[in-house]
Amino acid sequence: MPIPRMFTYRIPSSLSEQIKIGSRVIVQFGKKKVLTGIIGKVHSKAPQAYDAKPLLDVLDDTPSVNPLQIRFWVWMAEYYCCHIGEVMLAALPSGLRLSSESKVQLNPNFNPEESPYPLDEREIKILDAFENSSELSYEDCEKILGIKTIHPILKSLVTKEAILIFERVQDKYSPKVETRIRIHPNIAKDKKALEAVFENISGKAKQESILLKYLRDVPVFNNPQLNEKGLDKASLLEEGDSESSLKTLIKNGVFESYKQVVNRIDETAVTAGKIVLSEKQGIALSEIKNHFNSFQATLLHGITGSGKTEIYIQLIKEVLDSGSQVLMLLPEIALTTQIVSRLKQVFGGQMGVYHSKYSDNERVEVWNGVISGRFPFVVGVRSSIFLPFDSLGLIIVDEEHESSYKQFDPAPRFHARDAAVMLSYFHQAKTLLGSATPSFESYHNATEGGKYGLVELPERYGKANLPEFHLADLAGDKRKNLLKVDTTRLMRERIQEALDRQEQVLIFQNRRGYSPYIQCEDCGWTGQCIQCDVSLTYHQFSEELRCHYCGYKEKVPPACPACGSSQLATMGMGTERIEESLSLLFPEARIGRMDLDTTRNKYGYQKLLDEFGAGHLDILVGTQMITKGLDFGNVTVVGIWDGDRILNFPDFRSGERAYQQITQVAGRAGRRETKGNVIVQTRRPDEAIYQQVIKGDYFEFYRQELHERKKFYYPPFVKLIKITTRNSDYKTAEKAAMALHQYMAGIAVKKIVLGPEKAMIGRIKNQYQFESIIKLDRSGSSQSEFKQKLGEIIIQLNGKPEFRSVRFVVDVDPN
DNA sequence: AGCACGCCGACT
DNA sequence: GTCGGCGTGCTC
Repeated sequence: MPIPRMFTYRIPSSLSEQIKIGSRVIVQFGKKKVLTGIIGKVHSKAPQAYDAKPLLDVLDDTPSVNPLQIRFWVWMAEYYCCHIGEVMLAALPSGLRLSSESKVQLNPNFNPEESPYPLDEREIKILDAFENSSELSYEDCEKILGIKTIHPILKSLVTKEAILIFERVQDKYSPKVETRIRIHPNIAKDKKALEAVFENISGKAKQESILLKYLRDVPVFNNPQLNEKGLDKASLLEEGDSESSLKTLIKNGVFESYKQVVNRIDETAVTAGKIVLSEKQGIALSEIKNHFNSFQATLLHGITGSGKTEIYIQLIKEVLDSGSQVLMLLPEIALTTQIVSRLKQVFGGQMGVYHSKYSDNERVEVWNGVISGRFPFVVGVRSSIFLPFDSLGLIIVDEEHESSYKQFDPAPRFHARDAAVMLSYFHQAKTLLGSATPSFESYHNATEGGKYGLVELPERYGKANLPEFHLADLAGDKRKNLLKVDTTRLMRERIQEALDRQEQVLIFQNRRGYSPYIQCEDCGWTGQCIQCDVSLTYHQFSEELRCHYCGYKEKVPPACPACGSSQLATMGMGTERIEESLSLLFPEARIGRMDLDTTRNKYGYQKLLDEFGAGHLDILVGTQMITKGLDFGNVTVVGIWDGDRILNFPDFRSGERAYQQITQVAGRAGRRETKGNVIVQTRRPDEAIYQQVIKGDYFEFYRQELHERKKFYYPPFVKLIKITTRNSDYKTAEKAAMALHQYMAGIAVKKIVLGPEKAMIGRIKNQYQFESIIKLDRSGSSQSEFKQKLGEIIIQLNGKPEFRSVRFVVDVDPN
């Protein structure tokens, strides 16, 4: 529960033996709720103000959470200004949390004929429902009556002694069970019996086909032992054979079925992939190890294609051999597919994978695998820093500059890279940060800051060449009338050349949908979201206008709702529209699109990648998803549709982000022998940042940008905290934000308080929002003092009647 | 967060 | 008079 404090429970003497810090327990919380808790502390001070309730039960023999983790949670709650309950919620896979759901059952002593209480129609309806099932959930009762508020009715039934309400606690984790099919042992051993079976079913084509398929996969004749394990039912039936014909075979004693618990995570054997490091990589590796002697963290700055992965693998091997655990963080699942399969070849079954598209049960298996020692090595996304490691030796944060390491919503709003550095400190372990375009914070820490070691890897690995950059001038082409469906001549020519050579093309545009908005050409009307202050994005595919902030959608109006004109024009380019434009320009090319809309389901992403990798697509249009980790040798042209869009973000980090993003996308080109081409379409080809990206001079870019950061007090020179004040009433939100500002100004710590200002998007989901930015001195003590005071102020403000419903969202180190 | 409780408007 | 919506306070 997102509650500020820990709660004290009494330990019944019957359970006292089993109490260990980190064990899961079942407790009563509130009048009827039953929840899972984690023991955070054991003490003997009886609370004065209330009578502690007893623990109901202890769930774990060995704790699910270790003391280091609890220490880590406490640190995170303090540093990121949130409640420890919120950290716990993020940390524990929900499969480890028990749920209690209130259920209703018939009172066994109840006799409708003798009952002194009259029952109304609804009550009778509920009681009738017990004819079919012995227990009902609240939800069931809601459905039966078709109303939402069923509690008064149930309460009345309880007082009339007709029903009982009880709690059922259920462990959510369930192991995966597979149904397997094998030929009945009596027949398998006996050739004649099997022949007889064939005679019996001759003419019954469906049954015959199943039996033949089984014998094809499991040659029982040559090797009767093979029959023992049988065949997984799902794969036996996957070629369209029906379940009922199999059932008949089982009924007639030809097959038998049995159940088996299987691992969700496949365990492939270790194929000893030998890693040979180049001379440069070898030097980098020994530098890293040297730095680890004096620094807790080291930054590996290696350009795309310089072979960081091989260095990681070598290092991971060494740490695992020394008996310690290793965690490797990747920014997104997107990246994991290619790197993970690479790592799997080397580490096989001792490697666990953890990411957001895993189901709860799969997560629990990884969690337990870490505790049991089955997975000494885990690769995962940011949430894997919460896994129950007890002796980490190394944490690797790949692509450490990636903004997806920062959790934005809900709390805890932590940065996985920074948290990883802290976690490895708790474990007395080392952290390796890797990136082609390091974040300013990390680079600063590794240079002037003197906190991290720094290892540079400035050359591409093997024969791979650096791509060649070209700026395509959108404005110039427009003047000379060279634009065709918003494409510059240079872009068209390069794409055509690649297609002629049977090579592949990637096009990047950081905007999904068809076009960012539609506008009436007569009166200037644009579609706005009814709940947020943003314009609606036009999605051609579904003929809808959608809000990317709250998910609101509506059908495209046939005419302008304001003036009735039919001249509605689509403005700007999204991935959908680019896909369409390209198919007009290159009608013979096979074009794919990769964005949130085409990769929603679990395998959508993988399917597109496989298709592209197999060469079934010539051009792939996509959002940021395509910028990360894709390594396809046949891609020789990378187009950045609108370079200015990346640059124009109103934020102190826009330059850094643009440099990173363009470099990252460009890195997808020419990963093998062929030289790649990168075309950036822009209206401002003179912009300095383009020149710096082209030269690949990260240091020069860093130096100039850093100068600006220093001048205007931005990270890495100060710590930022952003506070968003949110309320459904504009005036209240504004007043609360002002009040907060006043209070914060009164805190006696060296800082600058900016704002409050109306947020860039002033309203989301009908909540008005204001933002304040605090720039804090970097020293640790003043930081924690400020955060503590801030917490008190927020509690105080929420205590005032007029601000009771105001939400204050604190974001430490915002992106 | 999630739930019970209490207040109040709308409708029978 | 009651149903059902919505705001508030509390959870060891």
